[in-house]
Amino acid sequence: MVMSGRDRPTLENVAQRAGVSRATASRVVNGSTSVAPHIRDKVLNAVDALGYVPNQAARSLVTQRTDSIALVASETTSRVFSDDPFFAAVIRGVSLELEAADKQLVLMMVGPSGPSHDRVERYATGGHVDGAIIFSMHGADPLPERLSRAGVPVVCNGRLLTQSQVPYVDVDNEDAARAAVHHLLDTGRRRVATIAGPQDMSAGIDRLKGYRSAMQDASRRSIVAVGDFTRQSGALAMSQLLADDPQLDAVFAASDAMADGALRALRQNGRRVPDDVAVVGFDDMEFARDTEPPLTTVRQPITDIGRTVARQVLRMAAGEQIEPVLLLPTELIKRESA
Amino acid sequence: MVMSGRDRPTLENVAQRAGVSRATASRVVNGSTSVAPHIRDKVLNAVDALGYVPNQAARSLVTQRTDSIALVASETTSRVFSDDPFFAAVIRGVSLELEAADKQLVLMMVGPSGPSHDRVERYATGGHVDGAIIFSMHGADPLPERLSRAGVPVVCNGRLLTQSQVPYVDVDNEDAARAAVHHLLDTGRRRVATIAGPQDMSAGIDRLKGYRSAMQDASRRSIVAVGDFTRQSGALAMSQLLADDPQLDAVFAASDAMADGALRALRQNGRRVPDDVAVVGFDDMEFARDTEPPLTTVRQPITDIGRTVARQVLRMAAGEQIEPVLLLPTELIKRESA
DNA sequence: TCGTGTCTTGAGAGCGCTCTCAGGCCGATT
DNA sequence: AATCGGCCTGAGAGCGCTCTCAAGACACGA
Repeated sequence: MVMSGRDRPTLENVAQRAGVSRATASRVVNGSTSVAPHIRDKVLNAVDALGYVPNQAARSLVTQRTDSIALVASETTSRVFSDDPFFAAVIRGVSLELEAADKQLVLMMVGPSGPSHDRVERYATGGHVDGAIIFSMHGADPLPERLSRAGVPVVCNGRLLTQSQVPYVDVDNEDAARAAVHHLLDTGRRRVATIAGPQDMSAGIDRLKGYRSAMQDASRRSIVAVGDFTRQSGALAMSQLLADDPQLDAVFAASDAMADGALRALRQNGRRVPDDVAVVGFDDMEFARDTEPPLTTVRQPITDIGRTVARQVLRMAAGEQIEPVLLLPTELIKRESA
Repeated sequence: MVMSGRDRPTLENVAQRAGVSRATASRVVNGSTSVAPHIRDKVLNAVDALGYVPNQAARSLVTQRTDSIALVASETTSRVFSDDPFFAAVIRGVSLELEAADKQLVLMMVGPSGPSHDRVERYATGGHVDGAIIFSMHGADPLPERLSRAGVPVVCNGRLLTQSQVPYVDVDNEDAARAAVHHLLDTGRRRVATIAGPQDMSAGIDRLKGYRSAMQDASRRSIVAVGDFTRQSGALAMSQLLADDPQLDAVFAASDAMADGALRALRQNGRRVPDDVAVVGFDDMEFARDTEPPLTTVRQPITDIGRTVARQVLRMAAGEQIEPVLLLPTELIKRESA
């Protein structure tokens, strides 16, 4: 057993050194206003001198709060561990917001199901965290609903595929996709294909829906291939599309990574971008500026999504009522690929 | 104040329902052997029936352990939030290992210095975690040493630039770089340049050192540009190198992302790879297979590094003596770019 | 002078758990 | 038959903190 930290000063020590009661010391440490200035100073000095840091466990025990929020990510999600920095950007936003609120971020990876799934559920419902953020869920994952039902404040990133009251933060994927496709049509493209995202995730489903609706509005036939948000799948899907319809003159990819893969496939098939085929991506990741040619894409504020989702769960944990759905704005960034 | 979880069953409730004392219930829950089988069963039934989950705060308070490990990452590190999935892969490894040990992962981002730096230090030394993993530190960061001195078990990913006893896990960057350069020289390349990583990080420094040493062994002059591990910096550095020495016929980039940027710059400058210029990267990220042409690169086992560093910190926290330096093997993956 | 109200401080209970220690039981040894 | 030793169980202290409640101090108006 490690003894390090065993001899950390307690509030009792601080109180003693400052010549006050433990209660008063506690008040100062927690920023209560009703403490005489000279006493407050004495306590603060003692805190400084002893290097006192409150024991979180003891505090949690009585306050019933843990000051930490779980961030649950599906380990198998391609976005999380592919060459897509989506994951990192979301975490960054969450982290920034939690830090500002002095909360801790407990990261939990969860496999497709099985033991780690239960583990997360037990942990979160076990009162170890004040709330949970769930992102990149696949299919009809029951976790959000279960946690929510167990009284844990939960906010998701992305619409749930189950009908459920769990609040979420997202962009309007359908609308954004529609805008992207309209841009292609407006610039004279006739045969617009799409490389859709995985159809067990709301982002994949809704972007495809937006594509379809825009195509329908323009009385055009849909040309669809499905990928999983990764570069490789994008390249593969692009090849399929070219085989299906060699005449296509535009493609909307549901992620920048897939768009990048598509660019490669197009190049290998001797198509020039944007001359022969226009390409629009989705995300506006950093590398979108550096593809050949630079990628026209739908920007979504990924870090902001992280911040917002964190803010919402904090509000929920504080007992506030929050908006069940919060959609952040997207923007079509026009570069050279379309 | 949220009341959720307020009425969670306590050990007392379990004990009562099972008709035993709290002490015995505790023994069962913690897997003590000296409990009669029929009593153990009664307790387990009660646990099940009530859905009992131990209160971590209460447990920590007495055991002085928190069962959680901090993962500290420098927020500004380009590797963490660029298009480089390095971050995600390390986290994945750490997460896998901690999960197996039933520990929690507390993620902390730290800015270049200032308040968030102090916050991490206070938090970690404040007994909130049983240990800390620090990775991607820049320059002579005092954090590892400080935490270590405060009695917190610390393991770093990557050699420290300060002289310090803090143990670390890494690959032999210098040696790996040397191998990469030797491969280029062995295949007949004469003018081998390098795109080095940031010179305030050990990975950047050591890989450059390896390059230099290999070049020296072959009595060749070094041709060096420095990047920051990102694609953009790689492209920029490549352009500089081409300007410096239009005759160069090979380049060793200290990361795959930079190598990818270099490939683009080479293409834009009309150089064929590998015919005119051979390119070797470092990391073997997933996308290295899909570059044009596929990238020859030094594979380092990133997820394994995460696992190992986690394992080490757990052993340290358990009071074991651990190896101060642990180097994992690398391997040169030959594809088409060199 | 006394009562009333306001504000600051201290005493102490108790959050849920672990762990020591002592007591009780039972079989084995003398 | 008496004693010993080993094993299991329960009682209870205490981890460090917050927060309620009451007491003390003081000012003010009656």
